[in-house]
Amino acid sequence: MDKKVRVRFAPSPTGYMHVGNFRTALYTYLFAKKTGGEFLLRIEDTDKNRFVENSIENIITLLEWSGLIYSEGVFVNPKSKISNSKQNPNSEMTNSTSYPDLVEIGNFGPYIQSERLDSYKEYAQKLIENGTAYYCFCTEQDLEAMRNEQIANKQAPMYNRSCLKLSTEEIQQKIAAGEKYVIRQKINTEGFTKYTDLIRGEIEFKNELLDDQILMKSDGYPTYNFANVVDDHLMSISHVLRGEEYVSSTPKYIQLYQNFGWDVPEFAHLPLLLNPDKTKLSKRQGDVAVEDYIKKGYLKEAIINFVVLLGWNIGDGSTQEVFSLAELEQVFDLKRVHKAGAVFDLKKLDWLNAQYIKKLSVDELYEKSLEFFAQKDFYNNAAPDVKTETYLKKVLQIEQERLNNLSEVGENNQFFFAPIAYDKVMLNWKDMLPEALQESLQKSIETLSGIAEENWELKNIEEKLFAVAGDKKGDLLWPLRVALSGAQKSPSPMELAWVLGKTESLQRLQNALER
RNA sequence: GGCCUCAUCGUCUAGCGGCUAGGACGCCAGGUUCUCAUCCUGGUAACAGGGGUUCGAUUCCCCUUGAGGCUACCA
Repeated sequence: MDKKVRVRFAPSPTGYMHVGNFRTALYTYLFAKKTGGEFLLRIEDTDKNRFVENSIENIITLLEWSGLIYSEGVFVNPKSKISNSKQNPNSEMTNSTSYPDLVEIGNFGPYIQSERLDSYKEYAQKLIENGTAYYCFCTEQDLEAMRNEQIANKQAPMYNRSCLKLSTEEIQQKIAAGEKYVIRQKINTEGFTKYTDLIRGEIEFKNELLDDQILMKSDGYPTYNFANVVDDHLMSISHVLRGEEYVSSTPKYIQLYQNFGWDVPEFAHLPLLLNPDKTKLSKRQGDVAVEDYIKKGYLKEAIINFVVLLGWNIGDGSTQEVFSLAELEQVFDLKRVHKAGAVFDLKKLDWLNAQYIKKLSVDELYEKSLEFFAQKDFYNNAAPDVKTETYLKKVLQIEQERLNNLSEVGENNQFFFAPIAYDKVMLNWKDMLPEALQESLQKSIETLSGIAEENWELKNIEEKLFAVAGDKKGDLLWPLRVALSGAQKSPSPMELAWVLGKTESLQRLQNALER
């Protein structure tokens, strides 16, 4: 009964990937997966002023990184230097005419709006011909004056349709004279426009309150409002998933579909992401770009898991909260998406990230951590023998359960990478008498010396040390731990000794003893 | 201002007329072979307010309040 599900993610190339945008992409992708539909990427670059260099490539790279695979639309050209992708090479590719590093795949292209300008002109013309759109020659100054007057008179600011009165001759004259113009939608002001939102239910608007919005700008580019409708129809989009901010312009889009005689797609308006103070999530109150969180060392699994929970839950009495992308593809349901906005609260992201870090193998953790080590001074200044793969993996093994994000690697355990100073810390060694302290350190040295290099394993070290420690473990372990770390807080002395190795451990103990 | 939308612990949420209002994060306390972390156990904390409907409302309806969105030649 229903036609095939085809959904799209349609970002504008204005810079970074906003987390709210990313969530829209995620939900759209999951919806497609769950329903066996198609997911495609379209680029909405109709605002030349807001265009940011390389943002299309960033969007594509980010989608690929996150695993939100689309089968159709815009891709990075595999031949280009910046390509790091392995996209399906089957269907025929078309080089993008305006972006040398991009390529388009699919039967509904082009998928970049700036390459579809002729099409918008053609369809705008059709509306003019059937009387549901008209030329408008008002200047921005005209419009502003009009708006100010309306506001002063406590009227709702709306276009006053003065250009609707123009005769065909007048219009032709003006165009011939080279006057700038836009094309406006002629709203049907009778009655109501109603639609059923998949998330919000029935929503109704009084048509007389709708403005004659601009369809084609004077620079020949379409507005979002127009390009979106034309493309969604031409690309056979079945469901439109987008942010809540579009709820109130949807009736205008519906009239557009009707004016063309096209089927109206289903709409689902997603709740907004909020700042802690409940205003719309903004840059001013923290990081909003997915890239920022990647840089901070959050894993994609955690980001996806966190973001999907902001406005959706599995329901069915289940309390499951940790989901892989693959799982989500099975269980996601638009019906379980919330209506209310959700505060973007990082505490839970930290927790989720820690969960996913714990699941990593040491090898994986090592691979992912290298770039973060490379950003640390304490690491870059360290001796070569503490930068080896073997050594770093030991460090990471100990740190794994203490990490909230990867950018913290080594941060709290810098004593693994540099010699330590004892002065202050020594004084803080509990209330032990100097003699007892000496004795403890001696005992540690003896014990550790007794372990052969080839038996320098964590289990062994623990066994030996515990055996010697007896009842009052603290008396032995506390001084040992501080001697090895120079810190009040650290991993256990056994772990420290294991990572540092026999030679270095004994050296540090010796130093502590002699100071 | 007008129109639209939304409203359960601090946060994310379960609930779809009858529950001691459940879970997760955070926070607090205790435990787990020294500190930290992990892990385990326990605890703290919510139905915005007022009217209805009903034998009975967190749940349905209305109003108020609050929050958000739109009201651009931005999306």
